[in-house]
Amino acid sequence: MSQVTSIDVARLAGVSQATVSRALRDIRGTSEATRARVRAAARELGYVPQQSGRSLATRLTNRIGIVTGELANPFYPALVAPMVERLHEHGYLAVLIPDEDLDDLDPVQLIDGSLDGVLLTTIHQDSRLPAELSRRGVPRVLVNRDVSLGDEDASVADNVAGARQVARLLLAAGHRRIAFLGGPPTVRTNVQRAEAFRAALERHGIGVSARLWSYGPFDLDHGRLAFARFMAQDAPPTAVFCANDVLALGALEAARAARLAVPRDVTVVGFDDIPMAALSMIDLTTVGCDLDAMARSAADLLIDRIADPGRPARRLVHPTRLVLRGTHGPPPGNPDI
Amino acid sequence: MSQVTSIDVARLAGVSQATVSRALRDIRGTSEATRARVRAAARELGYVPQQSGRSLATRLTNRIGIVTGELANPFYPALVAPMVERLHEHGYLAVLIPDEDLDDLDPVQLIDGSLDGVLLTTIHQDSRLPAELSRRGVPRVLVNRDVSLGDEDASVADNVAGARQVARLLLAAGHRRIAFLGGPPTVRTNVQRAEAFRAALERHGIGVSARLWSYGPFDLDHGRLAFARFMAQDAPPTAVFCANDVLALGALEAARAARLAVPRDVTVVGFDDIPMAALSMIDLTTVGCDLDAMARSAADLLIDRIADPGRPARRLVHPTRLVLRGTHGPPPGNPDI
DNA sequence: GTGAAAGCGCTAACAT
DNA sequence: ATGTTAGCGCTTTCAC
Repeated sequence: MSQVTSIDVARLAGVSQATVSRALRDIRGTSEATRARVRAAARELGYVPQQSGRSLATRLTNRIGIVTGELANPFYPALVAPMVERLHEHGYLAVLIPDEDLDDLDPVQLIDGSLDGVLLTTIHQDSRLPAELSRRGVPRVLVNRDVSLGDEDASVADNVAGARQVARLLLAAGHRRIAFLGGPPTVRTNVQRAEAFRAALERHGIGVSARLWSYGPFDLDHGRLAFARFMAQDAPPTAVFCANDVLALGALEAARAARLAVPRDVTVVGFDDIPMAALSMIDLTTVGCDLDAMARSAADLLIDRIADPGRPARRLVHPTRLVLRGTHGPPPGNPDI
Repeated sequence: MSQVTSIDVARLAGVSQATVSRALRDIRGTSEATRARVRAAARELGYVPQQSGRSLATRLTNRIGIVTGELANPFYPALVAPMVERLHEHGYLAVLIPDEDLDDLDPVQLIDGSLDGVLLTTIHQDSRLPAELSRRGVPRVLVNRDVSLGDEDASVADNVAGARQVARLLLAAGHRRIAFLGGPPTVRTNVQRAEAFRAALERHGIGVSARLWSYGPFDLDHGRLAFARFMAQDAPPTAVFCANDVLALGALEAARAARLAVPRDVTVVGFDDIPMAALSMIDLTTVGCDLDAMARSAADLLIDRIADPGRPARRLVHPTRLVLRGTHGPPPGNPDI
């Protein structure tokens, strides 16, 4: 229980406590001889410097917060895993801050000095969190989700380009009745994908009916429900573009439940290319945006920001590409392409 | 930058620093009047107590470490998500300690006093970590993976019962050439499943050929490779029991690649019932062991242990049940049942 | 190169 | 009910 402290080590090594602190950090101003003696004493006592003492003195914690949605939603592990790994490579430990994604997160845990910085993956368009963190001087990076005001470090996908690619794909395949199965209307990532998609369709003279347009949570259930609602209409869509892969998974579930064959009866396209999408049992056609790179570069951005709090904000927009797999095809009864 | 401290609040409220500390924690021995004054001052200054100061004084951090494997492996999010949630409900934040799963983890981060306790999900049979943590007085709970020595808190599945249930299922369906696609031989969870399965088969006079028995990492690739190896043999198995669902996923992948229909050509059964297994596109027959309950009760066990370091160790063994989905059936050319 | 001493921001024991 | 004081274990001036 009674932890070994640097004082105990000092006593055993016959030096002062300050010297122990210096020697163990290989700091200039300690002779090799004492360093060896101190190290030996530390090893003998099984001494490990206590983080709380160190943090209080240095104001550094080597901890970085990741504000994340439910890890049960497979999108988040896909994003969080590479971040954790990258942070670890840089000597940081990740602290998970669960966010229910509804109203604004209580920022106390982010500003109590227990974190050197924060990665934000659940920001809504109207969130006051970035401003609050800014006031407090907490280094932060927005990941995947963006905000409209542009002076925040961010690592996001090129949502507009991705949505356009999907529009082109579907139109080229001959689809005309196309649905959009979207995420929350307050999430900028979703809005960007939605608006770019709508604009691309309208540019080709395809009107979008409100009945083929759904906003809701980024989860399986909304995917299932909205898809079922689409397909139950008099003129069901021949293709459904889902604002992310989790929604698409829900759509595929619902299709199977309704005995609809994909892509023969209906085309389903996702966005993100989460690892699951590549499983041959799922084989989802989607927009790839290299989540790994997005996550890693977000971590790098934050580490950079911590080192240089004054530098101008940087926003990394990662390119997207169509990942053509097995859930897209021509509309039923229109077997061209 | 220059953080607001309790001294600033004290000055503004016209009380001593200690009173601020007390008032803000609603501790007995502060009048409602001063409490109000202090709260007002704190709010005005935007004061948030600093965790490092608090930790140093109380030796409490409200942080719990979760030693976890790659979150890219879908088993871990299934385990980690409910833990994080449960910990959060109890006022703890989760710190992720990535473990490469190879040799023993460097314990420094677990014993530097920055964690009130640790949840261990990657323990190997011969790991010295539990003993080390024990010496240091670090509260800990083993999750999913067990060790042979029995004086550790643990929350695990009933691996023996689960493996037996699978053996019964396969034998009853008429399978005789059965393969076991296992995890690492140093992981007790895997060994228990393997040994119980082997024993159950032998009890029914089914010998197990070494060529139908594979140990390897708990990942998709091993699932794919081992399954392909099994099926390439002269007398391929008619059923493959995978020691966990991720391996089974790999097996299903390999089956599809080899144009083998499941379960018509070969039966595949998993273990764990991770959420993905329930997707209708995957529809994996598996052994369910309520990962949520396992994870949550592990968190509870740890919180309990922290409150009462002296109590005897408790091991929770969670019951298993067969989850019959779509990947099992009779052996090919033997259409009974 | 090393020691003495101060201080990081909080809690807690002890007065009053 | 509140103020005073002494730490918690480290890092970091500042002397020598």
